[in-house]
Amino acid sequence: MDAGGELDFSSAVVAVLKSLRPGDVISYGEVAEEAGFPGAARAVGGVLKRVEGLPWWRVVNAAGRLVPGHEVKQAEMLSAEGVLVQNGKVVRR
DNA sequence: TATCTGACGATAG
DNA sequence: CCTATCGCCAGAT
Repeated sequence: MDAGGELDFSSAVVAVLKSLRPGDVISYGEVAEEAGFPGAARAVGGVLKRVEGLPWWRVVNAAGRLVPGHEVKQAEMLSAEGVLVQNGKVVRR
């Protein structure tokens, strides 16, 4: 049975996000690579934006910049999990 | 099936 | 530091 083919990508991305743990941060490119779709960073953003129930706040861009339009909330979630955020950017230590 | 879009990445100015 | 452009991919219409 063909259970909705496009689930391959979205499901893989969701699996990676679910594997993340509180206090962990990852970039879109890293998610795509871990999911098995290197270079599909943009598609990852699409899944996080459309699919709900995902820890989108743990995903930032390659520059460590927070998501535009959700910087405040994301910084709040990350800092609440122990992630250090400065000037809208994630600081890994 | 074709076309446009976008919570990206990197480079250039 | 910011904006603009090109290349990349999957999803939506």
